[in-house]
Amino acid sequence: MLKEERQAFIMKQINLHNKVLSTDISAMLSISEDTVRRDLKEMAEEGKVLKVHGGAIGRSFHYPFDEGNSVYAQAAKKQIAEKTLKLLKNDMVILTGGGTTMIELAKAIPVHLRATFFTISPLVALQLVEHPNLTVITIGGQLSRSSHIHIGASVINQLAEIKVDLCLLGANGFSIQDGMTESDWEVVQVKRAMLRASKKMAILSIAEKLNSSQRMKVCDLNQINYLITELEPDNHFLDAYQHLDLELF
Amino acid sequence: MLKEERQAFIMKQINLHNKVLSTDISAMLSISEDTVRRDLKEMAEEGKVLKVHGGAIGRSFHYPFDEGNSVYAQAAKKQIAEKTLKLLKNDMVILTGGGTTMIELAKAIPVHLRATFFTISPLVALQLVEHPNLTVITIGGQLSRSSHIHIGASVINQLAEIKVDLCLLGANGFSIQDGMTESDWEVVQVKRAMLRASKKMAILSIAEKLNSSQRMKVCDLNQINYLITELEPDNHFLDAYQHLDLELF
DNA sequence: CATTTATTTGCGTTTTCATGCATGAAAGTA
DNA sequence: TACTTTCATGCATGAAAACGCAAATAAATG
Repeated sequence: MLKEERQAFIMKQINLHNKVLSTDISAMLSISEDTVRRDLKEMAEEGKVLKVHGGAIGRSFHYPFDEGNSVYAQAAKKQIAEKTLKLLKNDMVILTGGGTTMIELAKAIPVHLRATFFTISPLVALQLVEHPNLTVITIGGQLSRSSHIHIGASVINQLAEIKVDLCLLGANGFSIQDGMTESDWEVVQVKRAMLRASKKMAILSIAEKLNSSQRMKVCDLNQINYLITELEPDNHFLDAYQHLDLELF
Repeated sequence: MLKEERQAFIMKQINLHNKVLSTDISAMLSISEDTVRRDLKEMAEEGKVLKVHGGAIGRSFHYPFDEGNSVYAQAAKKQIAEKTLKLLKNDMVILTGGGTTMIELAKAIPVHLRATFFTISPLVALQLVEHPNLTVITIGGQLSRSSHIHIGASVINQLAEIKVDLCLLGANGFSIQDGMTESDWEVVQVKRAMLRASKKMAILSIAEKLNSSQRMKVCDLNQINYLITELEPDNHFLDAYQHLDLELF
């Protein structure tokens, strides 16, 4: 068997599965692992594949972190932000959580919107305050190292004293069975308090997070009024959410 | 399963949920926790994640700030920050204002310092929370567009309920005749409340601001315990402040 | 065609790597 | 403080890689 044939075969496997194991190729083509390794080495030197211990992975195999410092799935989050704008009206009082999606929303808000924003996220607050017609109020408290939002009893207390028109939250886990879920107990408490402080609740989440669950429950889906993803509302991926008592965007 | 696959999986989980537990990954992929821990360690060393006890968190939105941006008189402010460190002891409770000098201080704090920081500045809070041994509490309220600190009645109320060891403030105007002065009425109120909430008061100011006055008075100089500038304490420029009841740094 | 030369392949050996387990230390929690 | 969970470390084991060498194959040359 010719070398080029072999390498073409390997390439095909990589394109198909994004990776190959040296042992598998060896078995499939009945050649020694050495030969496979030599092939992979050659292909790696030509930049066709990325050799790793045990085999190789395709060059197209993008690590989720290859984007460096940029935000994961930022395009989708920008889309979500755009859709969310439809919910925002002048003179509304709005409460927001934190997270990268919310930051994108804060950036996307049109300059002419006149509204009051409460937020538990210092980053969102700083982004919002760049808009001339917004009143921005930070709900202060202990700043969580992991999520960069304010948590703790004082946050709960402050939230108990307000009632806003709309609450915008990112989701950590979101599924039909378990409702909205979180991995951090403190965050659960805060989100529940936010829920109580709001007339309407909107969840902003990339579709990838749907149908995933975390350890602790925040609320049932029937407490959610709007679900905003980057997908079209009639996308089949969202079928399971269609018949629920929530509006899809 | 290839190591790279595993790490990509972990990274994806972190991107989606901002946080992973070693035990969860171990269960999901049916591998030992040791392997997960080694992966996380490796990824942490490459700067892809931030390792915490029990798992890891994402690093996606740490430092959205001016890295290398032009801060006026930054060198001087760094000097001031360094000097201020002498005042900070373990287990202190400290209250800080905002401003670029305070940001420099927040950056300069040594990692081993264990203390509680209250702050009215979201930017300072975000900077402080990067330090593993600090508890950071934001005094929330309306976010001022011009100064990026929290102002208003709620801030005053919250400040009335605490008593801290040391208050660190930047100065707007500072002179023998007029004491500490400010140009913004709201900020004056907040600073006064901060004064009341603190046992000791330190002013951080570049020498350039000394001997200047603003329209509104915050307090007399005798209420100030420490004055920290980039100059040596025996610099002749500071002569006028030598005989006062405040310590120069 | 025969012979030389270069390339490729397989095999055995030695190194390196990946992984899990055991132990004691460290950190977090009640 | 005592208790539990998590971490770090060394070690053992098995898998994979690198290396050298020799056989096999292909290519080149007279």
